[in-house]
Amino acid sequence: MRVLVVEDFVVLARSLDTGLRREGMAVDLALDGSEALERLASTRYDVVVLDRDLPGVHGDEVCRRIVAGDSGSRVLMLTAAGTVRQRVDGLGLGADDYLPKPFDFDELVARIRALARRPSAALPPVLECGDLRLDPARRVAVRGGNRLDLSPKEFAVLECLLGAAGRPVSAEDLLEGVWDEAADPFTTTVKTTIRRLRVKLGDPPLIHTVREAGYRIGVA
Amino acid sequence: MRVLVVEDFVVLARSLDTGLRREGMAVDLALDGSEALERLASTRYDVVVLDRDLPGVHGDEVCRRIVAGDSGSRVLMLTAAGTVRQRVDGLGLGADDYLPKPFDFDELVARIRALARRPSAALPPVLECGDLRLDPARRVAVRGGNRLDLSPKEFAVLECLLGAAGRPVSAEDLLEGVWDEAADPFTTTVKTTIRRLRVKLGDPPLIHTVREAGYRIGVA
DNA sequence: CGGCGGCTGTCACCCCACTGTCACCTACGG
DNA sequence: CCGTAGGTGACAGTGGGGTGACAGCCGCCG
Repeated sequence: MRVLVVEDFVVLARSLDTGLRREGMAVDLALDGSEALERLASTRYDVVVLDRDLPGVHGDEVCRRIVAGDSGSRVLMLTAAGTVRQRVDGLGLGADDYLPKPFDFDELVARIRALARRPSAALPPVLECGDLRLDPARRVAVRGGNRLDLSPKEFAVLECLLGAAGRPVSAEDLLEGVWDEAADPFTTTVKTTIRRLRVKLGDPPLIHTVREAGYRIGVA
Repeated sequence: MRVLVVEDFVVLARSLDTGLRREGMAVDLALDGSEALERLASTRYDVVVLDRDLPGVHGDEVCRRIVAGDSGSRVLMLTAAGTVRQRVDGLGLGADDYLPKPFDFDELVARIRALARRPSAALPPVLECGDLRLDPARRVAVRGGNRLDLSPKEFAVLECLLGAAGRPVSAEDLLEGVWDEAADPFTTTVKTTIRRLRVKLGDPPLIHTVREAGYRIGVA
């Protein structure tokens, strides 16, 4: 199991290094954000243990890039002050788990193991079309390396379209699949959601209209 | 499994050729982009292994055309420098997978197999005639590598004609099949739709008139 | 508690692709 | 040479779909 530890506080970094090695993991160290990104570009890691407060490139940014880069690595965030609020923030960035400092070393090990056991979400790139990738499990959508900020409904609609793999999906199908069964057949909400999605997806357009048949996702 | 290898470096091309044949694949070679496009026009391949740096027509361009051509082939791009960024670029063109040189031959084989296993979204091209292909499920019509932009009625009429497999279809049949039953028997709309279809299909003509009997689709 | 901001859904409105009709032309067959 | 079937070009109405603005809802935060 390959683990990358990103931690600027040298004492803690070294102790994690030796501790995790003793647990049988292959550990690399990065002392700041840019070093972390370098290593990530050349090596595959199962888990990245990421301090949130980093000099230079901030931990949040590193996390964003890891998720966007689709390397398949799981991210475990370490943070100083551990309010629930921040925990949510961290997960919102695409981190897979979150551990407030100070933490118990055994707990860290347990969580790393748990993450590594997870069916590596990125191995089958889940759903993709052109440069758009979407991970339903993590609720993360990325286009061209940039994380998309989608609302729940938008995400669900996009998931439906991608699931159809190039076949057009009618407004009725979307209503049924995304909204609950009590769907007003005359609602215009699908139109609107599609429009908002198109704006967020940007250029070149990926969602195409098939008159009388619905919407189809595809590069051309 | 049919594989097309597009690679200008002859030594590598030959070695891929023999190696993949040994794995039980049917392999064709193309030494540059234009040769690749020629072969793709005449033969269906499950997977195209495509070197990105090609003399003449660049690999990116070939990739674009394959995707646009809707042949159902999967594309595996080979490239020299393999940063994450470029990987994204490659996928953005519609490639299905990406392998940086130098690569391990076994990995190449594994990836080709994985691609071929994917539910090739276009597996049943369903209806075709000459260089015209029409996929009712995806609502896509392609002629000679170019997507056709058909209106719903035009698409439906074409579907009817192709379904008849070369037998002539009368205007009455079309009225019944495409328009709903409340069809004015004296309408001239079929004539018009056929005309518009002919224009969009281009040359050589595929829709032929059988006097007193209707319209027939066929290469001759 | 009250204001704020994001998410949803509705509405009114616009636009143009699609469709059908008509008047006219052409081609073919007898 | 005529009659009829089919082809052509132009035109108008329609409705499917896009757009922008707005209002209710809710969670968050001061």
